[in-house]
Amino acid sequence: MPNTTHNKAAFIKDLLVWFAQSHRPLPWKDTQDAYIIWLSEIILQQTRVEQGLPYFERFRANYPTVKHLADAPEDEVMRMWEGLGYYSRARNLHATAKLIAYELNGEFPDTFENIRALKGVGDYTAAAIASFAYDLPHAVVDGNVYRVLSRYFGIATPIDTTAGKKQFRALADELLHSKDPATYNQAIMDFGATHCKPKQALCKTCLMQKNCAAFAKKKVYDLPVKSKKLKKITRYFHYLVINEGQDVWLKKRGPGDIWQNLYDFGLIEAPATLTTDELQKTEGWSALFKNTNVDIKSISRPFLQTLTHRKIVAVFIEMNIQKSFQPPDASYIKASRNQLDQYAFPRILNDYLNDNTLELFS
DNA sequence: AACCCGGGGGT
DNA sequence: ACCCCAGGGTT
Repeated sequence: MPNTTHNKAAFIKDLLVWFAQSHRPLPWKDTQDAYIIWLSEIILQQTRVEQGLPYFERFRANYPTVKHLADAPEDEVMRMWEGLGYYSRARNLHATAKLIAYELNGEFPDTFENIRALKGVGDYTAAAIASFAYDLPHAVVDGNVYRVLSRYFGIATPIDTTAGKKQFRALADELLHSKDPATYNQAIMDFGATHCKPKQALCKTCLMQKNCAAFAKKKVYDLPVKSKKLKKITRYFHYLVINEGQDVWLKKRGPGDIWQNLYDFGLIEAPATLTTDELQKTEGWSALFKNTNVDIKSISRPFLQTLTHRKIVAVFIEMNIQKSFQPPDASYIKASRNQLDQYAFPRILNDYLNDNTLELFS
């Protein structure tokens, strides 16, 4: 690794100059309310600012204090999070709000260690809250920081390894402007997000260009380095849309799989898409409809959803049932078909429910 | 260390 | 089709 001692002071100086001229106003930057800062940081995990912004405004308006959030019903919180993804964030947010409101006397933790101990708060989020809410000297290391530092200092260590994380963490700690850690943290993330972008980096107009190792070696788009590639597995879902008069049976999803605490329908998963004949021979089918007569109305086209490391293929089998359905466990609930907006669904269910070419629940 | 957890937007 | 996003948790 090249000796970068000289460049470190220039990096900090130029970064703060850039920030003073070019930072973007964000609605969670006008406060030092730790609750509001925490809320914004959880929403922004693996989420673009533009995507998270309306969710932030909605949460802040509905839950202006941590107690409002703590006292909200879980289904309501999940519904407000619907569509944002990574739903463990919403579950941890709600659990942590209860903890703060009722175990910590409504007072948000004010040390790095105590913030870091909260559910859903890792190294990045703890450093962000500690610096933004309390001016504590902790450097953030997020995707922006990896990109900016790897390029400027020409570091090709893969960022998704233990050694890489350690190296970038150490550099970030060295660079932290301890007099004003909040401004420094905000500056490096803003710079990465709007100037030193993954693609179409604005090198041409960059005042850091003169000292940027990647620019000098024409390696801007080779950094940062990631070593791991993920494999995508396809899963085949067969959703059983069980209608009983004006009601339809929903199922609350449990732990150990995607979409925990969201709602869907009775589900039979198979290694491939099955015909209705094949479906009725599965164990899942007989377990669900032991002594019940089922009248299959129709089977939908395949709906597709791509997740980070899964591809979901789902077909929806609409059926009427004569006698009352006997659910095998308490995760099944009967819901009125015109009150489905009370439930948070995965995107692929909303795609199905909102497909006007289908005749649902006829 | 490897894997899991979403959905949107850009290229 | 692939990458990235103000990452964190579990095994």
